[in-house]
Amino acid sequence: MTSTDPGPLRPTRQRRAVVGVLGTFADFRSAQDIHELLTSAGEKVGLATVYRTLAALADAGEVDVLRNEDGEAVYRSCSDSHHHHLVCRSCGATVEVEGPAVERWTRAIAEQHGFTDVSHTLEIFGTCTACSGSS
Amino acid sequence: MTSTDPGPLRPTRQRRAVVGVLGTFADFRSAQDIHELLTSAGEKVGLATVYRTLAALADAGEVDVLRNEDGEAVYRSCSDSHHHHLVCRSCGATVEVEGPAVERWTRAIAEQHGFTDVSHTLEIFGTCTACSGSS
DNA sequence: CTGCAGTTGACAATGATTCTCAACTGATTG
DNA sequence: CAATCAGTTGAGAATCATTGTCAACTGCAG
Repeated sequence: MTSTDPGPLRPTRQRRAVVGVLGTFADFRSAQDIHELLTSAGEKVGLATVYRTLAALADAGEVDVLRNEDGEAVYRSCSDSHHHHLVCRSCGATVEVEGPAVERWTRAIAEQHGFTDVSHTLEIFGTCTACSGSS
Repeated sequence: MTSTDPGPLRPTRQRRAVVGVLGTFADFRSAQDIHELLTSAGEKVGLATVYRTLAALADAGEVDVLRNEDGEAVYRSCSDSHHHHLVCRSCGATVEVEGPAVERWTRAIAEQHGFTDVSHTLEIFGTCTACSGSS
């Protein structure tokens, strides 16, 4: 069940291309966006492959995935440590933040209720300085 | 923009029915599930109407909405104060939790980075006592 | 009772994500 | 280098949740 077998992951042209574009932006982009970036960069990669690759990377913990308000999955490469995001609702600018206290709190709350194998999702949304100016 | 006009909300049979079933379960259910519950309860309500009603209720803050792992929106009636959820990954049991400290922390972090109009999402997942026994 | 704005429902339309499956490719072996 | 084979890919079909369309309907005020 909890198979830790990552399986072979051949470094193909497509996979390298996806990892490549992931390094060119700092905010969250949808799989479709990433596919377009790839295409406009001259890299021919199928949409299905982009989805598969992104899923694999997310699985391997090399990219963060979260859902925007429409429920679409959006991706972004990330540092390998556990963290959360502060995202600008308007321009998408993202800041990675850490909160040891929150980590502790969630674990405590969960254990208090007898829950084990605890995990959590936490995202903060707001309007960044640059965007709060324009109406 | 920030129109506070709730608009008339006529208490129709359909709307009452939706609110009705929302009171019959304590975990999160998808719009489709709710529609089926309604149907099997003999209430004829169109799927589109269920979606519309749920959206309206969510908008009015009378129900909580969150996304399950597949990105589907799931709903549940809730208390009117701001809170978060501790959800059992296995059986779906839900506990509402509050964390003033977390609220303060997110606001502080956001302001520290110049973000305004801050909001956040926080859900805790785990395995409840009842479920952690079975393999 | 009448009229109208708010509602509804059946169904089409959208759109993201997944599935299918034959063709392809990279690493390995002889 | 050529054969081999499991892992990969891509084009397009298939899913499926959610939203849009629009004519018919329904509470409620007058």
